[in-house]
Amino acid sequence: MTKGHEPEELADQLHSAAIHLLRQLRKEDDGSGLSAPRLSALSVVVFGGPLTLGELARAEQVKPPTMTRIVSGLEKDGLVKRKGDPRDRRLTHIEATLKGHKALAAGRARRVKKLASAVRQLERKELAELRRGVQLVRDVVASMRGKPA
Amino acid sequence: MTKGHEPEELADQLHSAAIHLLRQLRKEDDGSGLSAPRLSALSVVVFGGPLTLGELARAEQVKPPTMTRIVSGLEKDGLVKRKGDPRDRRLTHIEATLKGHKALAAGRARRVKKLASAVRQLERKELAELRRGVQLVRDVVASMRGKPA
DNA sequence: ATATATCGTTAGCTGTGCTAACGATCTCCC
DNA sequence: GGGAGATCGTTAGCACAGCTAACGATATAT
Repeated sequence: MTKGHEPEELADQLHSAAIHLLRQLRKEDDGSGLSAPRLSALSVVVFGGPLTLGELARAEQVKPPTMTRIVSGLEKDGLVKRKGDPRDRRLTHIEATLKGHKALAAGRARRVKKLASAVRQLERKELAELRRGVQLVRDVVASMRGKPA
Repeated sequence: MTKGHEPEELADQLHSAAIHLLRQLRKEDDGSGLSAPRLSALSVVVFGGPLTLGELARAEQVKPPTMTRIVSGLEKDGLVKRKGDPRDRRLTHIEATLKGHKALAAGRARRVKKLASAVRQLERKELAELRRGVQLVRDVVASMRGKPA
């Protein structure tokens, strides 16, 4: 509260905005079986090509056991496939199925639809400002990733 | 991802940024017992004065059973107190304890610390741009809240 | 050949979210 | 007054996401 322009205050507002944004978006998931983490992981697999479970876990900033279950869920729904590596049989490569590609498009559309429709209300200038803001958030998140703890 | 400047694309990036931001921040919660939802709810109680469980659930965009458990967790830690209403004994008023006020300050600080330190790296101009972006995100989220579904 | 490291999984915990069903209470209306 | 129905919070039970610890299988290095 206070004056509203210190970095802490800004950080706090960003934090709060992120929480409420995702809570709102979660409601679009009804019955689709594509929660935010699954959607996010599937997106990485679709666009990032086949990659191992460990790589996927790191990309998603999650521990391997968590990713195991996310992948299992996606596989149960036929959206990704596990493939063994003949050269190093400890590895499991994850790749998206055709159904996965389609589901990603649909799931994204569903989840992002409401958000996009709200975004579309903005003026041209606001859109540019928001775009810049999102980029800065991405930078900020990236700059946190490297830090010790 | 095509040209990267359509509203859908922006919405998608915002979505993704929010997910990764919160995942990163969650790591600051270790052992504190103050997860994002608890912190958020406590914040509403502290700044919004005493309010009923239902009001709190609505404020946090969550169903009553969910809020019951969030409040129970906070109460177990002595951060809030349930108080019956003598005039309508179905109601439960939730109010923050002194410990709750202190914990909010500390928990916020902990959770926001890393974020704020990253934010503080930004140039003056970037800071202003981010502030504007966050405000737009808040507007966007607010504009989604009213919508039917 | 043996020791060590790496990878993914399993098991088990906590926490968040939901719906359905309930008991208690209040309100409305006869 | 007294019963019908609405409202509030809780309980029970489900699915999912996150973690650590411990393991088995495999690869690598000595």
